[in-house]
Order: sequence, then C-alpha cells, then structure tokens
Amino acid sequence: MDRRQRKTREAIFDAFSKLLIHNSYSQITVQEIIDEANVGRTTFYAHFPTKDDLLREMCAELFEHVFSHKPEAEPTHDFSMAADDPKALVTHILYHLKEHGRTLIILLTCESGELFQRYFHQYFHELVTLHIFSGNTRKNTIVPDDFLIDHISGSFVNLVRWWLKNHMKQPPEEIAEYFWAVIQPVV
Amino acid sequence: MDRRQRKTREAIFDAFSKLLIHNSYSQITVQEIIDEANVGRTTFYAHFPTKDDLLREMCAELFEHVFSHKPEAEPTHDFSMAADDPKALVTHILYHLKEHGRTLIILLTCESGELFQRYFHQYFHELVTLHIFSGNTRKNTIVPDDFLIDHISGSFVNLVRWWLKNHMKQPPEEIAEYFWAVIQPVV
DNA sequence: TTCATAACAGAACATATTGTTCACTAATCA
DNA sequence: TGATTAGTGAACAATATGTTCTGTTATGAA
Repeated sequence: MDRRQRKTREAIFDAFSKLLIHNSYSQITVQEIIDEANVGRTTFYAHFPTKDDLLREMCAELFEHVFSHKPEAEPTHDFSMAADDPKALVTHILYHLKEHGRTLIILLTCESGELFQRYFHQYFHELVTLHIFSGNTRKNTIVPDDFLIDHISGSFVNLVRWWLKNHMKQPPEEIAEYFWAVIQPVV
Repeated sequence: MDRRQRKTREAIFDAFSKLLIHNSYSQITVQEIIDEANVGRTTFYAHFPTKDDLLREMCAELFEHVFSHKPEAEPTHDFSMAADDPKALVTHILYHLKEHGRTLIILLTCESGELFQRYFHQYFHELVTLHIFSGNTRKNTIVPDDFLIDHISGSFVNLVRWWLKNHMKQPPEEIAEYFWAVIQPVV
C-alpha cells in the first residue's frame, strides 16, 4: 500500500477516535472527521464509502490484532503454552485488550457499541468453538451446544464491558479467573 | 392524555415499527416516519424532539409491559407463585417477551439494538438483584457480587437474542430451563 | 349544544450534510 | 526522471433537519 494511503488512513482513524471520545457515533459528521484529520473531502470518500465502513474497518483492524494468537514474541507476558490451556488463552486476549484500553472504551461505550459488539462476539465465538468448547467432555446435557457457545461468547463480551466500566483496575489474570468461575461450571 | 395525542403517538410508533423491518434505524428518516404515519411534520416534532427520543420511548413502553410483574390475571399462563420462584418468574417474562416477538426482533436485530439492549439489561438487572440473587446463600466466593449480577443480566439478554435467532421455536419453559442451567451453577 | 382550548396540517424557510464531479497539484517508486 | 497514483479544494445537486407561520379541526368542559 502506498505510503500516502497509509498516512491518510491513519489520520482518519485517529481523527475518528478522537471525535468518538466526546461525541456519539451518529452525531459525528463526515465533515468533522475531514476537518480533524486534515484531509480533503474527496480523499475521505476515496477511502471509505460511508461512515459505517470506517467504523467497520476500524473494528476489524483492532480485533485482528487482539485475537491474533500467533506464536509471536510477547514482550509483557509469556504465553508459550497458551494454545493448550484455554484459561491462559483468555488471559492472553485480555492482555491484548488492555493495550487498546482507550480505543475499547470508546467503541464499547459509545452508541456505535452494537456493531462493535457484534464483531467482538463473532471473533470470540470462533475461539470458543476451537479452544474452549472442543475437546471437553460435555457435562451439561440440558442445553443445546450452539446455545452454550453463544452463552460463553456473550459472557466474555459482557465481562470485558464490566471490566471497562471498572476502568480495567483488575489485572487480566484476575479477570480470566472471573470468566472461568462463571463458565467452567457449565461446560 | 388527549385522544388525538394517543392516536398520533400510536400512528408514529406503528410507522416506525414498520419501517424498522426493512431499513436500519440510522437510515430511516423523520420524513419517512411522517409519511408512513400520515402526520404533519410539525406534529411529529411536537411529540418527539428527535428520532432517538422516539426509539427511547418505544423501548420504555415495551419493557414497562414485559417486566411488569403485577398480580394481574394472566390469560395464557398461571404465575400466581411467580414472586417466590425465580425460575417461574423468568418463564413469566419470557411469555411476555414472546407476545412482543415481532417488535422484539426488530429492536434487537436492527442497528438500534445497542440502545435497546442497554434498556433490556437495565430492567433485568433490577429484577436479578431483587429476586434471583438476593436470599441466596452465595456459593461463588471467587467473583465480586456486582460482576455476578452483571453476568446474569447479560446472559439473559443474550439468551433472548439467541431465542429470537431461532425464531422463538422453543416454548418459554424450555428457554427458562436453559437459562437456569447456565446460571444456577454459578450463583 | 356551545365554545374556549389544544392538537393537527401543510407550506415555506434557513441551515446543514451528503456524496459526486472536475480540474489541478504533489508525492511515490520503478 | 517520469509515468502513475493519491490528494486537494471548490462547486454542485439532492436531501434531511428543525422551526415558524397561518389556518383548520377535534376535544371535552360548561
């Protein structure tokens, strides 16, 4: 991608983030984003057909990072064994989420939360299916599998929102414990 | 309230519901609502300052009904003992929700879901605090109380959304069972 | 039934936002 | 260096918003 394109894209993302702190999504106009980002009107529309696309792409980029569990070097924490241990995997993700704290608050708190949440849920859903749910001997025979997965994903999104509401005071390890405490008994 | 006012209010609510089936909240314009409801522009603004207020009031009215657990005569089901039994209470609410199925789908599925969900969560939160959580000897000592309540409320909202996704095939009693199966082990 | 009151209709209005087009300039990287 | 690609800024039609006006109609109390 052209350096100019990256620069513009970054500028628009930043401007949008900044505006989301004080105004709600629907109230923010394309004009404001343009002004804040210092880009031409034409340029904005060349990058994003609509404001919704902008939000969508911003969410996608964020989650792409947060849910990436590549065997990369982790500077702040060691998760070499994360792949096997579901609990460690959750902690790992929570660490990544904490890195994006400010942006997360904006996206989950603001009016745009719904779209964001849908993404969140979707990404985590995949993870649950792969790493937490599978390989388990099912204890719970009352509820259908797909509901259970849905419940677990939803609970995680909820947990993160609760964490944010508490200004992310607790360390990721503790949050992971909470999650495990309400999920482990039902899987 | 004046009969004319009630009529106008109803017309606007109905028109809004109808439009929400096919278009997403943000795409619907005041003009469209006015046209669909057959009311004057002035009239609309006399009732609702903004489109958001309209949605807010619609949600409020719906939940006021769904979460009303007055000792009223229930035609479809008997819940005279609902006040004591949390599970019966949940079933009771699920019955009310099913009555509003179409409107619920619209409100939870569409883009406006976030605001709606917030209401939903809030109403149920109160109920959890009063009827499900209280009076229980706490088994779970790991997680904080306020997180647990949050988790339960969030799980209920999630459950209803899952139910809707499945076109409310299952009877309320079965859904209540599911809820109990994932909640009872953690309280 | 009468009548003052309050609600509604509809048109006209200024204002603001959207998304597009066009001619022009500047940066990129091969 | 030079062809290509990205960005600028102004102007635009189209549409939405919210307000103000004047006139009409329904309501419910006397």
